[in-house]
Amino acid sequence: MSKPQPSRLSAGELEVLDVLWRHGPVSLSEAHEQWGKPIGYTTIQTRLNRLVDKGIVMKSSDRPACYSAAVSRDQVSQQDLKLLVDRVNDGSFMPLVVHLVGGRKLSSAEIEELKTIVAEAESKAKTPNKKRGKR
Amino acid sequence: MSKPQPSRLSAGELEVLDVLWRHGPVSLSEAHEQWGKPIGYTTIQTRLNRLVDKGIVMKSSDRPACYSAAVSRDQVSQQDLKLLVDRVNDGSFMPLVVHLVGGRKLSSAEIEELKTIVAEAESKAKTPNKKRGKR
DNA sequence: TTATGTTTATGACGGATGTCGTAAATTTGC
DNA sequence: GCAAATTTACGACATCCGTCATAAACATAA
Repeated sequence: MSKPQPSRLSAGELEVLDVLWRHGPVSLSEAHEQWGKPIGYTTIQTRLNRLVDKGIVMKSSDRPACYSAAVSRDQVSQQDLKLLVDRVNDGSFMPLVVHLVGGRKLSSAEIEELKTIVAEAESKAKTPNKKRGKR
Repeated sequence: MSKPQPSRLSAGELEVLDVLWRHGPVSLSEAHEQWGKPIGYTTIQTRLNRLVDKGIVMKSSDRPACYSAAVSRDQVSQQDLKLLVDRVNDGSFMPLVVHLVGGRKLSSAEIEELKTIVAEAESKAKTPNKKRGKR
């Protein structure tokens, strides 16, 4: 078996997930109500079903079936970020940090968090790798 | 006119751009040589042409035509990152910084850069936006 | 100028995704 | 029990992307 070229979710698929992430498990009709923009009822049905086939979304077996996300925002986020670093930035991540932090006004709480993160990274750098299994 | 739903480049399109980013402007045959993995000659031709139609790649008019990227790694990177923050992380970016910096061993140089970034963000936060002319 | 090698143009096909219309299956309200 | 409303299942079609085969154009060497 070869690696199935890990893929990202499309913008449309993300729209569906976003509804599920915001409004817990929902039925098709509820999803349609929560949609916001005008869109065909069966369009959402199709999108949802296809996501279910992919295992990205769960579908309950009861009668108005309920759909729920099978992956979290964080999971998708991490996966996408990794792909971004690897495929676009050729492995380097600092430019991304710069874009994320620079050009944005941070709250003092965020600044504090940032400092903590850096401090942690620093201590990890000072205390070299302990037992690292095969990688 | 509505907003054409800004889209991300596919993995395949990124592969093409990567060759162009690495090996300056190249002819189709050169691109094929630089490819690495086995792939049909005309497959690259098609990909390249489609990217040209989209304005993502430039094609010279001389006879062995030369192709070059019309967008930089940074541009694509920034755009993708923005989409990631907006569509997946619902606007919040700290989780991304955490993923980027945490779970990775940084060099002292990177730590230094990080500190600089944070310091800058901090000063920007302390000295609120004074009215400043356009730069 | 002709045979040969290179570069381009076209046309095809399959799978994934977005968009729906219809119709069948089920549930509800009388 | 039945008609109306709701929920599902299907099937269709368009566009985009990946993959290439063929063939037409063009350049080059003999």
